[in-house]
Amino acid sequence: MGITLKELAAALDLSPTTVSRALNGYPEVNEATRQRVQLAARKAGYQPNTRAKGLATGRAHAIGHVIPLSTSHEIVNPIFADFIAGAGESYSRAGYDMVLSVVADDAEEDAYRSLIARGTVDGLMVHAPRHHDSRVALLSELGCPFMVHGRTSEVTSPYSWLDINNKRAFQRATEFLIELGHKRIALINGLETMDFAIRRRNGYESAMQAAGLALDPALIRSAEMTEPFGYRAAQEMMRQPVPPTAFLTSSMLVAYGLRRGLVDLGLTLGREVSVITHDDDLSYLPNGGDVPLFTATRSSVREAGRKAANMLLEVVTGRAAPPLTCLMEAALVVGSSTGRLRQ
Amino acid sequence: MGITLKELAAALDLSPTTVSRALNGYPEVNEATRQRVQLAARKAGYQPNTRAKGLATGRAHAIGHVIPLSTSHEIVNPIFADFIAGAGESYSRAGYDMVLSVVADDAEEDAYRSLIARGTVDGLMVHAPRHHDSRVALLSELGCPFMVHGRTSEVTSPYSWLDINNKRAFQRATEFLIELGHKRIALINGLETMDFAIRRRNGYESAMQAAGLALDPALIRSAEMTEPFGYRAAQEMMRQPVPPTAFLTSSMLVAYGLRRGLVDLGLTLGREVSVITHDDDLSYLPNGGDVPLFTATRSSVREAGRKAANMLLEVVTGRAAPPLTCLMEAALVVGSSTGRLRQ
DNA sequence: ACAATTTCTCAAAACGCTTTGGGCGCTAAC
DNA sequence: GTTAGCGCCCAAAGCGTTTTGAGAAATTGT
Repeated sequence: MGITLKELAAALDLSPTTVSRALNGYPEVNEATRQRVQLAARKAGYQPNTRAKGLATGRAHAIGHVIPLSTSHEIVNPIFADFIAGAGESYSRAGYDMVLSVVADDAEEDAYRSLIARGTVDGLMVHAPRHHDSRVALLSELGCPFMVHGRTSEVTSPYSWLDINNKRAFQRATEFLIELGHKRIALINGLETMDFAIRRRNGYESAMQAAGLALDPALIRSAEMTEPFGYRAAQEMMRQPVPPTAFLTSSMLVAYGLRRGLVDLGLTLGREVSVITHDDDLSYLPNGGDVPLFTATRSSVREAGRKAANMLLEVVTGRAAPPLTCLMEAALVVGSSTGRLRQ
Repeated sequence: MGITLKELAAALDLSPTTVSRALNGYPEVNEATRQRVQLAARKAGYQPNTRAKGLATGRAHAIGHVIPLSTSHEIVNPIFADFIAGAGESYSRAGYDMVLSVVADDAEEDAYRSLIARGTVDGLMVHAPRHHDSRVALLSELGCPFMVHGRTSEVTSPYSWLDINNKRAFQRATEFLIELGHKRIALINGLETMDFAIRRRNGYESAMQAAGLALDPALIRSAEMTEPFGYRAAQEMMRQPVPPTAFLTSSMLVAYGLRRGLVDLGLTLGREVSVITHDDDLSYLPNGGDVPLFTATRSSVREAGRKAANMLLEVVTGRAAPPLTCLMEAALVVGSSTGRLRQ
């Protein structure tokens, strides 16, 4: 708690009004006084009290992020750290605070209600939307500006979102494998309660069907995206009577596991078996160095965070009217984990 | 923004004073009226405005976390997500908000100053302390309650912290390897600007020296903890004239990379070469299933988050006087990545 | 039955800021 | 030389709470 506006004003022998105006760039104050005020403020380390300012202006200058923690499988989405980092950059630049609420998903709606009712935030970011997600309807009804990182289905009302083109990315990746001669392509997906996973599966299925290839349920698997899951998937699938010759997966971590499972079986990636992964470009999960290890559909989640936050700020400050949407395309980067099918 | 206290009072035909007291559990209000007020408040979905409450009480009911983003190598610490999740649990339980500030590390001090001066938070959590870290001195001087996740050296004044016994963990792990007959043990450490990395190195070195083993600089390496780093370390070290027979590393991700590097060279973990890793028990980086894959020094960072937050709340609410400290021991769990040295 | 308590309730001030609605002293205009 | 206009500044109200200091009503004591 530093110095107060009143104190600063007293020290300058000015009224609080004038000091406030001088600092907030209002025109009706003499340029000389403004300089004097600004200098004094800087020297005294004066920063306006957030709460008082918020009370007076009716705005919190803060954005809320609610991080759902699945009650059944308590996994924190690894995406989250980089997205937050990106969003945080945008908020600081704009002078906004970020308030985080980590809650079990059965208490999630209350968390949103509370954040809004208490006036703690001016806007909300919705993370990890499920395929059927009631949060969008709830927030629309509550009338608080919000932005979804991803999308959700079966929502009638328009809403703001930023998503990557998951379907297209996985469609292209599948086509790429098909062009290399692969016919039995496995999909090791994330949890299919999540919207992004459904879209990825759709992309995979369209490409397969367009190429006249059968969809074998034995080649599709979905679970929480971890390394051991990838390992098990590889091991089990390769022991099938007619094993896949290529894998498509949703995360670097799963790809690590796949690679280990395949290598354990004496297979070489890019030769006997191909792997394409989605790469969120997480700072702590680099896909090799300059030249990518895995062939991947890549899209920076950090950048997504930056963009989504900026869009939300546009809405919150009234510079743009919702709904704002942004569909980012993922790049298909070719690494050494894919190769032409060999008999 | 929901209903206001004044409105609620008017609807009940009571004064704001009485309503406030009824809701906050003050004794000087009739039990019958209290019931009436509470019911009405619940029905109207009344929640006190955070800012107004804060202004009146002089407390923000919020804790700040400043996440440093190294300007040189922009890696978000993967630890961070689970720690935040744990801390978040504690805060919600106590009715506190968490405000996050993601800043480049050259703007970090300003972030702390600002959070405090603007009265946005009642307390601060310090992440990822460096070996020499000016933040502790700064915060002590600013007089805001704070808690460090980890420790820092060469600080004269006492401060509150929660840390795991990094030195002891790595000492025990090294001893364990020595008992298995290993003499050439490599340390693949995190960045040694970080305090935890120094302590781990100390633990390793004490155990080596106590056993009369030479410290070979060629067997020690430190960098950002990623999978590719582990891979390179394994490959390069095993190509040395006298390669190590065991590895000790600071992170699951590095361990993944080590394993790949070693397996690529035709070595089997737990047979030709041993690996012990530190396992932060991150939800998305499980060390196998029920039976651990890697032998590891394990300590849940999620749990650390919960504890650290609770301790900070004790200080902030005045229930305890700083400094509060907590040293958690890591468990040494035995997996299949270690084995007796064979000639 | 009257004073002394105790119970319950309220009006008003305070928290630190922004914003509204003047007001004072100049200069420009007629 | 009055009026109008402008530039600069201020007092006071208001934001939604909590908290202080009192007061009315009900209860107790004698």
